[in-house]
Amino acid sequence: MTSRDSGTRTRKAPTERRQEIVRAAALVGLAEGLECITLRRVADELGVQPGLVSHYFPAADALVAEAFTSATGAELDGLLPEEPAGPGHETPLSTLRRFFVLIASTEFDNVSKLWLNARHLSRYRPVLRDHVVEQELLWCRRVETLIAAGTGARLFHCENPWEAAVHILVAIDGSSAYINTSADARTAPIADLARTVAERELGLPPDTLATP
Amino acid sequence: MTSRDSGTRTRKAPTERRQEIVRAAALVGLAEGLECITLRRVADELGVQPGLVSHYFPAADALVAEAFTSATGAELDGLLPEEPAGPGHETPLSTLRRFFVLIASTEFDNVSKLWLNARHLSRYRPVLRDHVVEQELLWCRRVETLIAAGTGARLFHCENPWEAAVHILVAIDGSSAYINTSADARTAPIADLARTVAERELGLPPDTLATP
DNA sequence: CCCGCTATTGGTCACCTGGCCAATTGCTGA
DNA sequence: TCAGCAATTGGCCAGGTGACCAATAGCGGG
Repeated sequence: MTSRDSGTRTRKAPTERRQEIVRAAALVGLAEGLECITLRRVADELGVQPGLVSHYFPAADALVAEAFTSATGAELDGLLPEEPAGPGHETPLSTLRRFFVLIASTEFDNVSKLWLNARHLSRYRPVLRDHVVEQELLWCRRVETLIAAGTGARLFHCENPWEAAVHILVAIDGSSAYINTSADARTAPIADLARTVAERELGLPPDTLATP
Repeated sequence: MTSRDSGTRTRKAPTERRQEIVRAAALVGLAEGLECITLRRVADELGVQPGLVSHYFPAADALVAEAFTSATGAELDGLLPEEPAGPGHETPLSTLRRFFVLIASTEFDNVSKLWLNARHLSRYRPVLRDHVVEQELLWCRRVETLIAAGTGARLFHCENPWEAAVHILVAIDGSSAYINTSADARTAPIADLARTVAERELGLPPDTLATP
């Protein structure tokens, strides 16, 4: 409910408050869109005055950009953990399988919308643009690393992991481009497109990466 | 210069004036983005009062939607003419080659931006959404028809023209998703991706659809 | 313990948007 | 020709935005 707490003025450590603001902005951006990240909206979310947000982010552009990075960064860590580090044995194949399961779930819809949102808004906001480019490279590198690991372990074959990663991400981004406009006639042929592309790029038999 | 013509009040036939407004709006949307299509902006473009635009389009949403349809419709006719009808002999193969040449040129960049723009904005504007869905289906059907024609003429082979059309368009839309955020490291692997996908979908040898 | 630094308030400002409307003026059909 | 209708004007409004700033109040260091 984001209680109003009218009158109570709580003072927090700058770094903590700043992080709090970015997080709130990221949630707004993820749920309602990046253009809904306004000083007043974020302030309301935190039960705080707009001037405070303005104090930490003199230019609203910077807040939008940081919110985007925060949201997509967290999402990427959930999809493809940097350190396999998991307790159970995790192979690049199983990681890849989980990846495609996750991006196919409806939970990923908001993330698709966010990417679409950010890529368009980058046309007008240079600061956001830089963050988007950075995240695009980050996602791509993460996929590339995974492919390289799988290739090294002879789990599949791939001449050029970077190129394969780019191709897979194009398939994903292409498929999710219709997230706001999906027409029934197109959904079927698109459903497993990204996974299929991945299997071809990695020389895997069809459905190898499908959910078991 | 869009001269002001202050004072001169020219009265035009409603349908003509309406078309004029949509065209001006389409140009603004194509060049600067759909969110720049405002009553005042379009009115300025025509050297006319905002109230006039407001008169023909009581809701600004409708103008934006029609402007989008106008722009993409004209573009599609330029890329894939409905009637081959050309003077010289035009085969589905040559039409396809020209298509990939055109969408690879920088002239197509604004169209890519427009699609990205519209797909995002559809999240908030139902009227625009309907128009975008309609145009997506239109583009897809046009490609499907071309594939069916080529298959019928034994120029190439394709089990399911609709599915192939969808896949090709996903490749195109995926590639152009980065139009506002392109990073050098990604451009190379993406350059000919859509064309390559098309060649595979149609069972054509590599580079068959490349520019001669 | 209390003083000073600064996080936070609460308001103002100019700007832009879409929607609205009465008045005016140009065209057209009778 | 001329009356009437509709196209067009030119202004208004409320609501939302980012940016800015003086005053206040909480907290940590002396």
